[in-house]
Amino acid sequence: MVTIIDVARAAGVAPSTVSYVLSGKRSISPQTRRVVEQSIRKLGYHPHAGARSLASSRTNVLALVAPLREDLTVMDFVAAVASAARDHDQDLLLLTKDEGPTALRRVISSALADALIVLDVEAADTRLPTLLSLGRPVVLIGTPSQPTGLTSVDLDHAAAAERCVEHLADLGHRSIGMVGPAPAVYQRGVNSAFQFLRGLTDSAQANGMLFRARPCGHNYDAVRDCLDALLRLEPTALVVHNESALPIVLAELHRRGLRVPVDMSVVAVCSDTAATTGAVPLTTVSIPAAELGTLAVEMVIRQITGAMPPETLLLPPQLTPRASTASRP
Amino acid sequence: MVTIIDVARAAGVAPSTVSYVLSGKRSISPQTRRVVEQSIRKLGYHPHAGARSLASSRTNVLALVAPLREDLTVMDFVAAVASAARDHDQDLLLLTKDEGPTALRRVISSALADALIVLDVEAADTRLPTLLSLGRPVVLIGTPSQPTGLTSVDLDHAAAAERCVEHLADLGHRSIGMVGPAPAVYQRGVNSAFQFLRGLTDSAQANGMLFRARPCGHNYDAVRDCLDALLRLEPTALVVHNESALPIVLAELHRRGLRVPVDMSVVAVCSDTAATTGAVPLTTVSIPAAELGTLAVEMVIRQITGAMPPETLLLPPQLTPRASTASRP
DNA sequence: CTGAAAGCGCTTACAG
DNA sequence: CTGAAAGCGCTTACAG
Repeated sequence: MVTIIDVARAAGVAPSTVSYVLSGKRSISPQTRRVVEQSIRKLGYHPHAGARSLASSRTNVLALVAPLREDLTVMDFVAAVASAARDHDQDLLLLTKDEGPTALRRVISSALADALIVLDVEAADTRLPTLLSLGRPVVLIGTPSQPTGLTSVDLDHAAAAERCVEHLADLGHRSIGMVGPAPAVYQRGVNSAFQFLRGLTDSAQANGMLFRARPCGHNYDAVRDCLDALLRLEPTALVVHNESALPIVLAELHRRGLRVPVDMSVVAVCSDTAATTGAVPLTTVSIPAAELGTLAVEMVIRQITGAMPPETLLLPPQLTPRASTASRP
Repeated sequence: MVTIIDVARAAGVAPSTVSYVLSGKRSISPQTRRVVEQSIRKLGYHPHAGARSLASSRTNVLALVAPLREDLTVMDFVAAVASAARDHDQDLLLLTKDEGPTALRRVISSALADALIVLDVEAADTRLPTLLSLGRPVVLIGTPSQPTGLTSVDLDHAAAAERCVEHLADLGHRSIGMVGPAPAVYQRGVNSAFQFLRGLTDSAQANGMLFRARPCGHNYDAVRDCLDALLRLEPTALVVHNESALPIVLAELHRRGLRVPVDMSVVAVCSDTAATTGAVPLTTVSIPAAELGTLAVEMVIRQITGAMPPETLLLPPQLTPRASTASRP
């Protein structure tokens, strides 16, 4: 293995000088810098991460705690965080959600990572107390129920729901149905689900609309039952807050002879990919996974480099009108 | 931070004894073990990963190089590798495919990880020479074109294709079409795509069947064009080797009034989740992501703990008949 | 069965 | 602008 001593010898300087060239923590004469950098390149030197972390108590590793289920949105988040981490010269340690609080403590206590980014935070997340007690930089993607003393970023789900209703109200719709997340999502206490539902309920009421919502599993039978229930109100528009069920919903509407958007307008909350994949491009409020992931990394790094007070950042929703919504039939 | 010295002091033993209790590398008297383990628990001691790696030249970290695109199968692989890694007390560093060969070298040279697991290996993958030159444990998930001197695991895609054809032949089908992966997949030189196509072509021919294959993007227009082309041969069965296009294909068949399986049998290569999500449960050859991920971790760990000659492992395909295939109409 | 000590490869005050 | 040296927290021969 090539060490800093090898580089120093090759460059005719002290090891500490090589270290300072690498870290930029003190000024180096141009010549010295040149010859050191040359040696580094020639020898293919890479500082030993463990030695560095031991000496500096910094790992330059971020730990991402992700729920590894089959879900395109999760993938989007992971990709966004990975790419943002790299932009900040950080490596990424991947933990799964089911490893629980112990794993979080272990990773921090054993100095495997400097900070944590936690996806899929639930209303009364059992990991919250642990996270707080770590006294380390943490950013949550998602919103816990009450202020926790931890920094978090999320889409403003209530506002997202409002935007959906406003859009449909503008088009003259008076009765709307909502295909919600799976029952399990509500049971897990995913706050965004409640906030979205609340936002939808409130603004439907404010707009004097008929409104009914149903949770919906992502398999055919669940979708059929859900639509059976919703269609009883004879809605002219559907808000789908369930990306996995989305293709099934569209297929089932089709099967029932309901044309989108002629007979039924559809607004979906999903990734842009899912929105533009089917026969009819969908009007959506998209989940800004890339933006949220990038933000999370930036906030956690700001915490690493200097203490920051905890803050909660809610991104305003963006509704993109596409072909799946039209004026009330 | 709690160090091994704190634990040793609390337990009234030497630091080395604590180390040996932890590693099990020499026999310890039951009393000593007990008191040390108590101190460890009481103090909440976690060995410093960097110090450990520096002293032992082992990190207990595996690096996973994954293509972070929106793809459920990729998610399955990542989840499987993460879970298997944890079962072997290894942590997981996540690298993205687009970081290229330099990142691989960096991660190994800087002792951030002991070994690499590489997903989505292509026929003439530019990372192969780097990977080989690392002289470190590496397991590829996927198959490079020619023996590379590296260990790899994959589904036997040619055999998978054969199984599809046999199944359809048994049902009396004489003309089949294949909805292939996106053109980009062939352009990237993903070997499994070629092997599957070759397997399908060969065994269709061997069975005296009419056969036509088309690559297919995963958006509505691409699927429509693809089906237009395929249906000209009046196939009675379709093999879909494109999980992302699958829901669109099914929707489009429906739109054309082709009932599955009455008018058209469908065999898909996809995850079991995707198979059982729609109105008609699909006959599939499933991609054994969990099994491949677990195997990859086991093989790489066997390489870490003792030199292993490179080997190539191809898992036999498993066809699960469901409701989407029936006898020729 | 256990301890004392060298050494892993860095960073960073300290000194000039 | 640069160097010599202590120290980070472990593991592992060496010794008994």
